[in-house]
Order: sequence, then C-alpha cells, then structure tokens
Amino acid sequence: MTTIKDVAREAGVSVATVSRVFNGSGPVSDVTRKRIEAVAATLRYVPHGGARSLITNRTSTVGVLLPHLYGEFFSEVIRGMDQAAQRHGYHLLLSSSHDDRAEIESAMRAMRGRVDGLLVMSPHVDSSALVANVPPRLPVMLLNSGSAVRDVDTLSIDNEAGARLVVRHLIELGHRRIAIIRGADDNFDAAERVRGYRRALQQAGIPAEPSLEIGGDFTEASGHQAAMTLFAGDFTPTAIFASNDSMAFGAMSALRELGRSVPRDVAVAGFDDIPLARFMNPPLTTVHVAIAELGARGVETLVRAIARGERHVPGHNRLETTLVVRQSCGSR
Amino acid sequence: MTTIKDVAREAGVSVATVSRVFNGSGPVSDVTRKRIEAVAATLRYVPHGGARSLITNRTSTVGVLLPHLYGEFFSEVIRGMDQAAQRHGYHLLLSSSHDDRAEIESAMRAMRGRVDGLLVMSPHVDSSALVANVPPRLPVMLLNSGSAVRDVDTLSIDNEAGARLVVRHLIELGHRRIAIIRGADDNFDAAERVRGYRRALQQAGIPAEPSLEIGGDFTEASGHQAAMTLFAGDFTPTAIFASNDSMAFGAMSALRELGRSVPRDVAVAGFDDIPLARFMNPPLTTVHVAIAELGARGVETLVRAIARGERHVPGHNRLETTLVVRQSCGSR
DNA sequence: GGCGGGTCTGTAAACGATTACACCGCACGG
DNA sequence: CCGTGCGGTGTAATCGTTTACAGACCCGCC
Repeated sequence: MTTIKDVAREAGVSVATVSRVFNGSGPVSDVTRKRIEAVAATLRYVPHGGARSLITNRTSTVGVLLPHLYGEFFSEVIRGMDQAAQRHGYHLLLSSSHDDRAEIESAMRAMRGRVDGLLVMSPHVDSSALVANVPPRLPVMLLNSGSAVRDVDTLSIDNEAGARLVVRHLIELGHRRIAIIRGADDNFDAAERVRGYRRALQQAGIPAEPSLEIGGDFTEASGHQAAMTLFAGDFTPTAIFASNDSMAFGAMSALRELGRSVPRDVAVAGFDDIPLARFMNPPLTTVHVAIAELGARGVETLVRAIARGERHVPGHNRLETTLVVRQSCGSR
Repeated sequence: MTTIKDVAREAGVSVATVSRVFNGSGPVSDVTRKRIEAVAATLRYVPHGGARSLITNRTSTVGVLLPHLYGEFFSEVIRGMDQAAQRHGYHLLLSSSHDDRAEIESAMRAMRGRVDGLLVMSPHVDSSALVANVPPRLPVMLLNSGSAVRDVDTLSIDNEAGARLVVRHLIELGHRRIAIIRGADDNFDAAERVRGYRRALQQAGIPAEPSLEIGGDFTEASGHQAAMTLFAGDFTPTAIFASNDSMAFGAMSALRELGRSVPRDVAVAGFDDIPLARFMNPPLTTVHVAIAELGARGVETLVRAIARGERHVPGHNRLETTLVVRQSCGSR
C-alpha cells in the first residue's frame, strides 16, 4: 500500500505538505498542490484511516451493538442508523447477536479505539450494569433498554402506550376475550407491551385471564405456535394481540390452518408496523413505530453527544406510537 | 482514557511488559502478571484497537458495502455476515445505501486502513470498473455482482436456474399465460431472473409475450402496482412469477383487492424464500435462497483470502437454489 | 569459578498520519 | 535599508501500540 511518505518522496515535498493538500489545511502553492495531486492519483494513494484517527482522536465511526437479528425490523433499524450516520459523515461498526452481558461487554472492549461512541440496543440485558463497564468517557446511547440509566442517553419505544392503544381498539370493537402473545420473557419491550395490555383491560373493567396470556419470542414460528395453543383449549379468544407483527403473521397463518377466518372469527393485531404489514392478507391492524427513525435518532443523538463532549447532558426519550387500523380486526 | 503507559507506570513496569501480558506473548513472571492485571482492572484499561492495528497491520474488520436496504432479505444477509465474522474474530464495518459507483468508491476509500478486506454487494453497478479503483492489494469479494471479474472472488445466487425452476413448475401446472414482475432495471439479479423466465418458456415452446413482462423494483408497493397493471389490460395472466418475495406479497395483496383468489384464479410465485414466505396467506411457493449463507460465505471466503494473502487464488461461485412448493400456485 | 542458557524485563524503533513550530524568502511600508 | 508580516514549506513530536534486540539475573554444570 502506498503511504503518505511515498507520495511525498515522489513529489519531492515533505509529508507535511502532502497532508496539507489532503486536508485542505494550511497554505500550499497551486503548482505544488497540482503536482501532489497528480502523484497521489498515479500512485493510487488513499489516506490510512486508522493512522489518521490515532493522532486526531476521531474515528468518524460509531459502534453499534445489536441483539440477534431477525425479520424486517432490524433491516429498518440498521437502515435508519446508516442513513443518519452517512448524513453526519460517520460509519457504522456493527456487531450483533449479543444476547448476554459478557458478550456485549467484550464487544464493547473490542471497539475501544475504533469508534467515537457506542449505540447499544439491549432489550434484555440490564443496561445499568453494562454502562458501568464501558471504557470511561466514551459516549454511549441506549436503545430500547428498559430502565433509564442515569447519565446516559436513552431512546425507547413507548411500548406501554402503544399496547394500550391497540387493546383499547379491540375492546371498542366489542371484544372481551382478548389474548396476548407475549414477546421473549426477558425482553423489556415485551414486558412493557404486556403491561399496556393488562392496563387497557383493567381500565375497561375486564378481568385478567391468565390462560389468554401466552408466551412467544417475536418470531413468526412462535406466533404460529401460540395461536395453535390458544385454540387447543376451550376458552378461546375472539381477538389476539400479538406483541409484534411477525408473531401476528404467524398467528394468522395458524388460524388459516385451523379454518378460522380473520377477522370474521378472530381479530388479530400486531405491533411495529413493519412495511409488510399493509400487504398481509388481510392487511394487519397494528401499532405504528417509526422503526428507521429509532435508529436514526439514536445515531443523531450520539453524534451530538460526541460533538459536545463533556458539556453534553444526557436525556431520556420515548418514541411515540400510533394506531394503524387496517382490516385484520374488522370494524364496528 | 487510560493507555498502556498509565498501566505501566502504575504497575512499575515498562509498556512492553504490559503489552506482553495482554497478548500472552513472551514470558512474564506470575507476580508481575498479577500486578499488571490488577492495575489494568482498577484503571479500567482497554487496549486501543486503532493503535494496535496500526502496528500489527491487522484490523480484524471487514468492510461491507451494501445497496439500499429493504425488507427481510438484508436482515438475513447481515445476520449471516455478522455470525461468520464473529466466528472468525472479525467485525463488520457497514455502509449501505450505495447505489452508484461514485458512492461506492468513496465509501471504499473511507475504509482504507480500517478494514482487512472489502465485501461488496453491488447488484447494479458494473463491478469490474469498481475493482480497478480499490486501494491496491486490499482483498475484495463481490456478492451478486453480475459479471465475474477476473482476479476477484465472487459469489452470486444462481438466479437463472432458480427462475427456470419456478417457471417450469408453473408450466407443469398447466399455465401458459405466465407473467413476470421484473426487478429493478439495472439490477443483475433481476436481469438473470428474467433470462431464466424466458428460457423456461422457450424450452416449453411458449411464445414470449412482452405485455406479460412488467417492471418492478423489488418493493412490495411495486409488486402491488405491477399486478394492478397486469389485470387492467385484457390479456391477463393465469400465473405471476414475481422476481422476489416482497413483490409477490404486493401482487397477492393487489389480487385480493381485485377480488381474484390465489391460487384459484391466479397462481403467484416468488423468489428468495424469505422467512416470512411460509407464513403468508396462502403460503408462498418460491425459490429458496440460503440468504444468510450468502452473507456468511462471503465473509468466510474473504477471511480466507485475507489469511492467505498473496497466495490466494480467487474463484467464482454460485449459490444453488431450490424450488419450494407451498400453496400459492395450487397443485395439479 | 566461569560459562552456557534460560527466564524475565526494558529500550527504542516502527506503524501512517497530523500539526506546532521554525525557517526562508519576498513584498511592502516607513 | 530595515523591520514586519505572510505565504509556503520542512522538521520533528506525537498518537497508543507491538516487537526486535539486548541486557540483567539466576541456575546448574563442568
């Protein structure tokens, strides 16, 4: 690989001058600049990012730690992050499939010196503990992390409000026996959605029915399985709130196999509003989350924190949700 | 941030010894090692990856350049890449939304000195031109890049064979008026799928019918639009082959709106077999592509090339596809 | 007792860039 | 004619590591 020294030697100048040309810093005479540019082009010189960031102390990269990837949700999150990053001249150093604390921490350590900040989405790891072990003074931002950690920026979906919205909608449509397919057990988002579900029922004076709360793990297969289980018993629901869209799809496919029509026999609602939801058969009523925006705002907040350095005061934010009524729950 | 020097000073040793402890290189007495480890822990020392890679000339990172992200396809690709990378102790430096050559090249340059190799998925940019401008001696691997570039590893889906497979299936089911919803115009995968479609028709002695080849861009919305257009005319198809699953979903949703039943009135098939396909209503007959494996093999080949250095001889590979018959095309 | 060969440790040169500082020459004003 | 200032350039320190090399020490053996 050709280095700045090669260019300098070939152009008959010092490395300082070459550096000045490439960074537009300091004055360089036109003729020298032209010569250096020509030499750099023929030598195919590309500045070494690693070396540069060692001295400038900026990497223009943010580290992203994600849990296991699945479905359209993460595609959207990553897209949002990447676009925001590009807008601000940053890159994304990605590491996923981190589902326990040790893994996240080791990934964090591995990123030391390669990133200017860390964006962590850990919906099922206690984040306050995490932050304690991050390399000191490295800006961190937590996404969907459940508990708000002091001194660290957080952004989370307003899961509880969203769940209340959709369950209330089902209640207004006349449903009383409303089941929920829960998300993964140790997942904060999942827990908050359950909370919203219970709260909405309670507010409507509908007694809780434990047999209608059934486990899932956010995959289509688990939604399918859950619906099968629900309809194997004799106390069957008239409506199902799946804690995410993927499980709603799985549930709908199970219902079809069982010969139950959606929405005539059973209403089904989801959460997330992934792009596919509107193209389902029937189109899925769900809670809209600006998924890409979650990622984008995460990156943007982090970039701002990096720029402000010490003077940055962290905040805790919620991403609002809205109800999107389509056809999977019928209508009044 | 604490550096190796801080640790050395605090432990009363030289930086060399600290380095040896952290890398397990060279002999260090037990007592010294313990002391250094203790100091490092209290100081929360984490080695600076950037500095380390400057001298070792290894970053343990591969750069990944992707086109615009959408749908479940890319989630899977990234998941496969990340898992393979983790298995080999690598990280992923990601950059997406690159749809023209200048963007890809600038992203490539930005990655110089931060990555050990480049994994480029550019289904609609002439890749031979790309490779010419990559920093010299940097291993590159091309995914779904259309033409095979000499001296560079490539891995692509066997699109043509896959398309032939599914169209032949439709023909065997008795269809003669088979439409195709094409992918984006400048996309290599899309072009190859069209080629497979034509070839299958031709082999069955079915004359080409230009009005049955209709444009799309791989999004659900475009599939929806395409189906609408197809059924607006008077020469309507009895079967639709959508060039990917997302467009198949869009088409099915359009058909439902038009009151046409799938598969009774119209058969629909897709391509990719994203995880959702089996949960559609009806479950989608499609061409199975091991999407995550595409990413994983890409990373693995690249990692091997990096390890072998000069001695590596590049190869061109195809990812085989299989037909997955579900219910969206009916049966004989 | 001297010597060969471990084991342990330190010194210092790299890696590829940026940048503070100093220097040189020249034009300009007084 | 000399001081001032500025445009243009070079020298060298620096960023945080790794690692070749060498030195110090100790042990055992002849």
